[in-house]
Amino acid sequence: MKRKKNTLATLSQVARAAGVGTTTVSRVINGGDRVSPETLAKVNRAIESLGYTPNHAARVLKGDRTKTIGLIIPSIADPFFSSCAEAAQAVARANDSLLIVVSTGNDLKNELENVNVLAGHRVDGLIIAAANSQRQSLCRLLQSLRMPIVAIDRPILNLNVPSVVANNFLAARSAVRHLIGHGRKNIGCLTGESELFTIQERIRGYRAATKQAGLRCILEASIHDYDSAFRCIERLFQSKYPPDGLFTLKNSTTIFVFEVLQKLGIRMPDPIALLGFDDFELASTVRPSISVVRQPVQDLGRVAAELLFEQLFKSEPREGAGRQTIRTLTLETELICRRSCGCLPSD
Amino acid sequence: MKRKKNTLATLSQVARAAGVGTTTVSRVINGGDRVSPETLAKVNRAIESLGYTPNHAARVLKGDRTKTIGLIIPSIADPFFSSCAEAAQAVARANDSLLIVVSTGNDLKNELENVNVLAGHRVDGLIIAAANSQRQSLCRLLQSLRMPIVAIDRPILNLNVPSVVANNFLAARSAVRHLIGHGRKNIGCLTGESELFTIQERIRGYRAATKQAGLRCILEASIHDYDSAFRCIERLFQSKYPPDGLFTLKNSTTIFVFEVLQKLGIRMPDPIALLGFDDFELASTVRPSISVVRQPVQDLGRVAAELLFEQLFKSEPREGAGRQTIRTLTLETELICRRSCGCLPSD
DNA sequence: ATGAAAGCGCTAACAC
DNA sequence: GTGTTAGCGCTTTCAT
Repeated sequence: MKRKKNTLATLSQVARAAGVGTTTVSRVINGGDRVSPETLAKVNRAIESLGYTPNHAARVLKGDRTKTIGLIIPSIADPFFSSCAEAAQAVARANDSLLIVVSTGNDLKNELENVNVLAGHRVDGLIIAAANSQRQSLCRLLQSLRMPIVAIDRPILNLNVPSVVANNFLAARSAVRHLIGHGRKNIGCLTGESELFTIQERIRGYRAATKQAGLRCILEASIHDYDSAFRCIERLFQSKYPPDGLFTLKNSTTIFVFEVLQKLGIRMPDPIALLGFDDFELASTVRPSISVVRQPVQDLGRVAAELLFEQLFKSEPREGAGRQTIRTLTLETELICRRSCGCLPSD
Repeated sequence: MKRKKNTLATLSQVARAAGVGTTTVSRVINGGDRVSPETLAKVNRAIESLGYTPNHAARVLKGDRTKTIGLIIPSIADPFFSSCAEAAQAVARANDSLLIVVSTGNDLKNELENVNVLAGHRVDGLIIAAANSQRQSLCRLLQSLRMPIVAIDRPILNLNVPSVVANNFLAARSAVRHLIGHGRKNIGCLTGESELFTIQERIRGYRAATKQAGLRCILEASIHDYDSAFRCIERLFQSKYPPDGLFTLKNSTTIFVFEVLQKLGIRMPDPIALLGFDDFELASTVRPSISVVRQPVQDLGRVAAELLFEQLFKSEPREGAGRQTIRTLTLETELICRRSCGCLPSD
């Protein structure tokens, strides 16, 4: 009676119950090769009646794959990342693996801690959207893991890992060009947190487009809520060159700006054309419907996971292979034209 | 040179490097009690230089808690469940545990499989929003796990597990009463998938309110997309008693119905008052803004996790305790009045 | 076709 | 304070 109570059945209990050796049971739960039909039946019966499930930890301890991969993202509740996670999980499942998702709140300390937790679980590989992807501490830690890593949405520049990102630069540039094509001469670019790689790329795209067209660059990066959006837009409209077009670099900004414009009674697309980065469910439902740049969100998650498993599978014979060139997969975006940019008749 | 290449450092390697025994290292990584300062420093140096992280699997194998809990939900990408997950993860972290989220797509087979996967990982406990919470197969499986389980959003009626749910019945009843208070005499109730526990409760609430007020019961449960919503609303308006109020039981239905009403040029709140179940980010942004019943989404996840850990902590001395009465925590909802129901001036 | 036994990395008695 | 050692549940040679 020294047995820990409350504990699930073990392989050797199954073996005893079935009157066979542990090896045989092991064979059965691993496909049942080299086992006679009768033995197989016996063992299966024992497994069934004891409600046996192999202990993953013990298998892991034997040193093979853990069949577990980690995904580190800023937030699970963020639709962008949760969609990525869902897609990645599907790929993991298809590869007989479990995806463990952890969120960091864009905080470096959490990030390091989470990496360590996943390392402790000996995940086979890691997908990461790093809060600040350039931190030395993070890079060193990731490097020391010696496991396949894929960066998603935000490349890790000073580390030799492949990344999967949307083509933020091109997307932004062509979005702004689109507004220019609608005859806009004073296009403002609005956003929050401008430290993020993605946002910076979009800003770069905005700059490229306006510069090439010889337009003023009106950049406001301080929009964190409705109030800051309100103040910002008020200010813009009182300035010497009030905007006739607005390019918002992220979902929440788009929404805040839209709300403010509505509140102020400023109509879209005239006098203001609005174009947002990132699509969202109700962009087509609001009036006017909002034109957006759509990222291939699901694809980001899927491709990142696929890339990871690819590395995983070929990582065995890696001694011989020369240092792989770093791959960055850039996924193309899509411009969804609705009413707020002036493409569709204004209802 | 028999060492598996590519493998992370082990405790005994650290011990050797530091010139101490394994116990000492173990003590250090578990808080460093009963270790002299010098030894501690030595060991920590060794840990640092080897980039050592304790192998979780080995710890688990020793038989204690895995410090891991599972969350089974229909979809990670669904904002409702991802918010629950985020909140639950915070609680898990606070209890020094890892939350593993898996999604089932509301499919029983996936569900069973996922339960088995988590069982294999020997999670300490489980939070589950079951696709069909009444399935025998699921109940049997869960029962056989012998671990603390908490149901979320959808109670598991024929199993002795506590559940955390919003008060769907009361919420729906008072929502409908609210419409009645606005003078509505013909209130339609629209939804998709009516098998879900939550939806059924909401229907019950709708029935109770209309019955008590002596109103007709107009129930349409076949709205799965824009088109079905369109057909349904067209039909309702051609009927003998066209509705003057609409109560939509889930997010997507609310949105489809809103889109259709807009398309048909039917204004809100007159001639049609609209009230939806579940809040969403843009409900306040669309015109007219949509009145909704708001569930305490975060709380659901948080409370469920808290309840689970509570069970976990008191589960040791459980031989003596009589069979605990099943607890169902019912969280109250909130009616958010915007314009679509007629509460605010119609702008 | 089947089993005995070693060992994966760690913790917890139990010695010293 | 510190080290020795016996397992935890499983896979995997190596015999039979």
